[in-house]
Amino acid sequence: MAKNHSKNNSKEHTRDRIINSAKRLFAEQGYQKTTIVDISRQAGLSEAALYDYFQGKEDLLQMIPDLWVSELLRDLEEQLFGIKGAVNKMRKYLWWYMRRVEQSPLDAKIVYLFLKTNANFLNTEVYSNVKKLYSHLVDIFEEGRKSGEMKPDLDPRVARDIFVGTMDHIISRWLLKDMSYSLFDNLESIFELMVDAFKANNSQ
Amino acid sequence: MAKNHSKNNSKEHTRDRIINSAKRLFAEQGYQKTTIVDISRQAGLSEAALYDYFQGKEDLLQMIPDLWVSELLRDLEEQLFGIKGAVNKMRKYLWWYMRRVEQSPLDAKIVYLFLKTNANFLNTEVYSNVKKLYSHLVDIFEEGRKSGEMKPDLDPRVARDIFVGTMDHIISRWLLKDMSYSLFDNLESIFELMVDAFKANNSQ
DNA sequence: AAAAAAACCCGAATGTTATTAGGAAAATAC
DNA sequence: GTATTTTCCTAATAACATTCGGGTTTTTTT
Repeated sequence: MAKNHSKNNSKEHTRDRIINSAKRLFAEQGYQKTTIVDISRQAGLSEAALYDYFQGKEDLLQMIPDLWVSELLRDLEEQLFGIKGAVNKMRKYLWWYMRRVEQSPLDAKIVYLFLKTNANFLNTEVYSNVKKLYSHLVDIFEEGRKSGEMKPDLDPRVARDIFVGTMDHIISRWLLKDMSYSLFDNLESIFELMVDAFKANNSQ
Repeated sequence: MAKNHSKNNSKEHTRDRIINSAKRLFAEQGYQKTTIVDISRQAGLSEAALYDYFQGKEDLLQMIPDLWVSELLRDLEEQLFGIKGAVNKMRKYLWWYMRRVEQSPLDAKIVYLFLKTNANFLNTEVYSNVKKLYSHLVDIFEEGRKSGEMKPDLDPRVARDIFVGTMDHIISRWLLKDMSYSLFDNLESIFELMVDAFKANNSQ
């Protein structure tokens, strides 16, 4: 059971080579325009060999976001640890996520542009992990409401919709425009406006 | 020049039949899983005949949003006509757009789920029309800033990002969840929060 | 209303691509 | 050093988009 070591390593190596080739090609040319031949050539294999590692093209596509998003989820808890206050957590969340997208534009491109098209996205590992990523936000807004930092009647799910929607929109455009500018342009003022929307109104 | 009448009509009829078949099938099964045979069968034609009306599958996909979005654009100006005040216009915009999506869920599904995947989306008629739809929002926020209804330092493009992002996010989820609830749930509170983000702060 | 032109339509190729079959070669186990 | 498993490849197979070449019907012309 705990035996094959170098074998596993080399296998992992080939698997990774395939995934990375696919990632680059999908992100560059899109899912449809990328052929299995393209991917296997790039990975230094025959087409047939690829099918020993993956069930098919769709499986391969799914694999990329699977890995990325579950890594994100692991990292998030780490990042929020020790931060005090809902607004501070919200800020950290935004900057953290933007940086992660900036660091993995290929993964992001596949998630944002090619994933939703695949029919049963809702029954996916990715979707369930994305929901978990979002649920942290709901917790943050709920905390803010309870602590008095944010509006007493703030609906945390509505706040999440605004936050996530804005974030996703900015990211989608950035990806479509081929990452030709910084994701962090205007981020500060976007953040401030969202805080204004959510925070307790001391005056009225 | 001004002759063929019944001819044009019947041709338009077949064209429309193809477009509507494609629309239904794309929205139901997705772009990839829908075959040309599916579409032409549904429209009562052979595959080959379909190519007399459209250049190919991608062209057919493009056609659907083309028609819908340019119709939207025409309607929008009508709808905003005579409304006074930036907040009122913003409200009208939101409710109008949501209703249009609710009324044409198939078009919306194709626009939101299958369009961005096609590589050169940026050079599309649709994209240019979507930009025009958005630019009306920028105008509205600019007006609000100038009139003092909204923050004096409000960046209209940032406000647009929040507005559009939130709207698109809500619509995307609704479409993914197969329109199983009302698009207008929570819309009022979403609107109020966004107004809070943009409006002039009389107190501070 | 016959001839010509145009519009509309189809069966049968063609070429591309994902996927599978069946087995060779290399590594590993015993 | 033989048996077994892993890794890989060449050669089918099958689904599909698209094109060819030519029909049939409808419209226009005269």
